Formats: sequence, structure tokens, C-alpha cells
Amino acid sequence: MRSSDDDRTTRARIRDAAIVLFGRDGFDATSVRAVATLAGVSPGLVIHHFGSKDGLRAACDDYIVDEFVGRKSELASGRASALIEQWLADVERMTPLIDYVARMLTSSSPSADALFDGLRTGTASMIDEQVSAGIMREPLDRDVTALYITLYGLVPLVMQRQLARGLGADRITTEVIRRSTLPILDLYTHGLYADDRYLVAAQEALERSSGPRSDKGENDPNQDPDPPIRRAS
Amino acid sequence: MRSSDDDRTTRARIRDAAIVLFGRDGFDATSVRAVATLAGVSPGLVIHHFGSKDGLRAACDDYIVDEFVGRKSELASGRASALIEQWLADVERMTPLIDYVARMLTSSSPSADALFDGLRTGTASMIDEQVSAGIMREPLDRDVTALYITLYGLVPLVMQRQLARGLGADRITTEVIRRSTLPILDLYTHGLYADDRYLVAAQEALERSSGPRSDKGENDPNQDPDPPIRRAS
DNA sequence: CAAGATGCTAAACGATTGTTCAACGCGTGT
DNA sequence: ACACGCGTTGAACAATCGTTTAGCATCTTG
Repeated sequence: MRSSDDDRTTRARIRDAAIVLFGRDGFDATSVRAVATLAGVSPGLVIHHFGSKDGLRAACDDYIVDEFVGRKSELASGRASALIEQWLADVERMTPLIDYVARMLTSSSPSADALFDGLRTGTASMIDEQVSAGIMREPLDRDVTALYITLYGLVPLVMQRQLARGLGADRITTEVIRRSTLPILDLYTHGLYADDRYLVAAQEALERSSGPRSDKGENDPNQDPDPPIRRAS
Repeated sequence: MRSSDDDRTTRARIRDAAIVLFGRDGFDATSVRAVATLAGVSPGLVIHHFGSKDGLRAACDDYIVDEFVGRKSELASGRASALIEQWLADVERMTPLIDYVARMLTSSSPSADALFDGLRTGTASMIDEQVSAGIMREPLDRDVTALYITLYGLVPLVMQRQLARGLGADRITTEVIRRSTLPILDLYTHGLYADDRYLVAAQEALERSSGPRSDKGENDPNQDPDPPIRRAS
């Protein structure tokens, strides 16, 4: 109930400034002084509020996690991708958050692991729902499929630069998302291959090499997630 | 033709040490002294050979690019994913390279752009071949599909930690790749949905909102690359 | 009004950073 | 034998880093 200074509390201003800079330039490339300047405070105050630079990072991580995943209701009740939809809906405003989350997911922090696990279980339960509703066919392996669907859903965040560049934009815009929607939905609906010759070939190859499984699998020809071409001609 | 000292030239030893550390810890978190120590030389020699730390990074980038994309023959002649297959075939030895490439792709450097463009055009020509060979059906949008197939193929590199964790491993191993092969091939063969209701719904929604296209697209409900559920109940 | 806690700043500290510089060893050519 | 260029080192540089400290202002509490 305190008199709202300008906008929000000083501690929150520092945290938000840190999220912007950590997301844009990375944690190591961002100095405490830069955060302090952007927040309009002195460097010492940053340490006073968060103990250390790592403490500031931890506070940012926690904030991100329970601001966007702590909405357990939306998340656990089916829709992991709904979250990402919301983020991408008004990209302009969410850009700092998106950048920060993207950096989290490619780093190795417990917070990033928790965030990803939340998204993954959400996607898994969504798949369960849709399969039992008859909307989705039964995948070959529900767990692994849910894992990859989650990973693929995060591609627009983690590799946003290459995605935007590939579509002739300089950053993720609503136009980029618009142009992506149908091709991806087409891929998820009809698949990519005309028949299942690659699938059965890989199945046979894996079964053939699963018995005498040497720990160095340099001789089994099909361990690739992408189409093996290897035609006999 | 020079007498092979121990292994390779000093300049190459420094470059390889830098690739290991840049890939493992990141560019900003790696000091010139750390590179020098790992290479067994003095810090001054690193600068003497590469001019500056940024020069060292540029040399590493160039080396990576034309070591793995400069094989234009393999790449341009169809198989972008063949490259990634090779990398993942003996993961253990390629780990430093994989880490470095993963960091490149999520950074914003011209070298990373060149590398990605090479992979993308390779994937695109592979799709062209397979479509005209009747192996692959005609995608809804060849260019955008090729872009996303390329991005998806890089997921095991860029998000290797979450992928490995999701499969109960602590790093990318041949076992992780083996367990991934069939589910992904299944997804690319049969798709995910039982019918095309989402696809046509998204098509109609996009056509409906494409006319009075406001620059803030906050009201069009379907801009998501992931399945919109939005059922009326 | 006195007293103490709180938010905050300015200045400074030691450590580490990227980089420079003078010097040394050592083959090679003259 | 002498000079020179090249690869290399170790010490030193200024700059910047995260963090500490002393102190000021403001507000609350008794």
C-alpha cells in the first residue's frame, strides 16, 4: 500500500533491468554497473538488495520461473504450448522475457531445468488428452514424442535469430509467426514422407543391431533423427 | 612438411584449446589466460598469433565453418542432415565441436549466419530431391518447411542438455540418439494429428484475418506454431 | 523530540581482465 | 662468425570487474 514511486518498487526495477540486459547481452557480458545504470540506481544498491551478482541472477531466474510457469493451473492442466502462444502473441512487449528464457534454456541451471520440466509435463498431459479425445493418433513413443514436441516448440525462442533471418525479418514478429503457422501445422498433420519406408528401414536396422550392442556404435547405419537417404543406386 | 612437433602446430593447439573452452564455458567466461594454460603457452603468445581475443574467436569461427560447412560437396549436394549424423555418430570425440557450434548458433555472429545458411540450403535441396523422387510428399511451403526442418535438426545440438535430461542421461550419448530415432521418424512419417481439422481451422482463421491486417495482431486467435486447442466446451 | 532502522550513494579496494613490451633462444642465410 | 627474423616468455600496464565500507538522508517507532 506504499505510495507508488514512479512505477514499481526499486528492487523490482533492478530485477527488470537485469532481465533486460541478461537477456540481451548475456549474464557474463552484463556488469553490475550496467544494471544499476539502467535501473537508475548506484551499483552498491544492487548488491545491497541481492547480495551478489549471482544472487541477482537467481532472483531473476525465480521470478521468470514462477511468473510464467508458476501459473501451474494453465500449465499442468494441459497446455504448455498455450504459454508459448501467449508469449509470441505480443512479441514486442515480451521480448526481454523471451530473450531471457532462451538464454536460460541453453544454459545449465537448476531453474532452467525446472522450467523445462514444467513445460514438458504440460506437453505430455496435452498429448494424453488429445490422444484419448481422438484428435491425435497414438505416437510411437509418447514420452519421447512429448519431449521432442516440447523442444520443437521452444525453437522459436532459442533460435529466434536464425528463424527470423530465414524468413527475411530481423527479429521475431507476428508476421514471422503467421508465416510459420500453416507449414508447421501441415508437418504435424501430414508428416513429411510419402510412405513409411524409412521408418520400417530404421526399425529393422535398430532391431538388427540391438542384440550385440557394442558400446561404440560406429557400425549401425541408422542412428540419425533426420532422414537417412542411403539408397542403393 | 614440417617436423611434427608433438601433434600439430602451436597456432592450431591454441585454436583447439580455445574451441574447447569457448564451447564449454562460453566466450565471455573464458579468459585468454585459460586458453593459454590449456594450450601450454603464455598469454602473450595467444595475442601474438591472433591479434586479440576477438581475433581468436574469429579464427575459431572460420575454422569451424569451413571445416564442417566448407565441405561444400557433401553439403550442397543434398545432405545437410548427413553432416549432423556424422557429428552425432561419434559424439564423444566431437563434443567440443558440438558445444562450440551450439553456442555459435544461439549467438549473433556473421559466421553463425553463414553456417546456418549452408545447412538450410542443403536441407532445401534435399527436400527438392526427395519430393521429385516421390519419397517425400509436397510440403505446404517448401521454403518454410526446409527452414524448420533445419532448425529441428539442430535441436539435439543447441538444447542437448534438456534433451539428455529428458531421456535420463547426463549428456548426449549414442543411446540418446538411438532412442530418438524412431519417434522422430514416426513423427515425420505419420504426423501427429488424426485428421486435418486444426490445419483447415488455422487456414480459415488466417484467411479471415489477412484482409484487415492490423499491425498489432492481438485479435487473431491462431498464430501459434503449436496446436491450438480452443474447444468450445 | 530522540533513536534506530532502512534505502541509498560515493568512493575505494583487491582481483582479474585484455593487451603491450622488452628481452631471450634459436635456427637460417650470408 | 654474424646478423636477422621468428616463436616465445614473463613482467607489467591500464581498465574494468564484483564487492565493501562509511556515511547521508528519510522514515518509522517509542
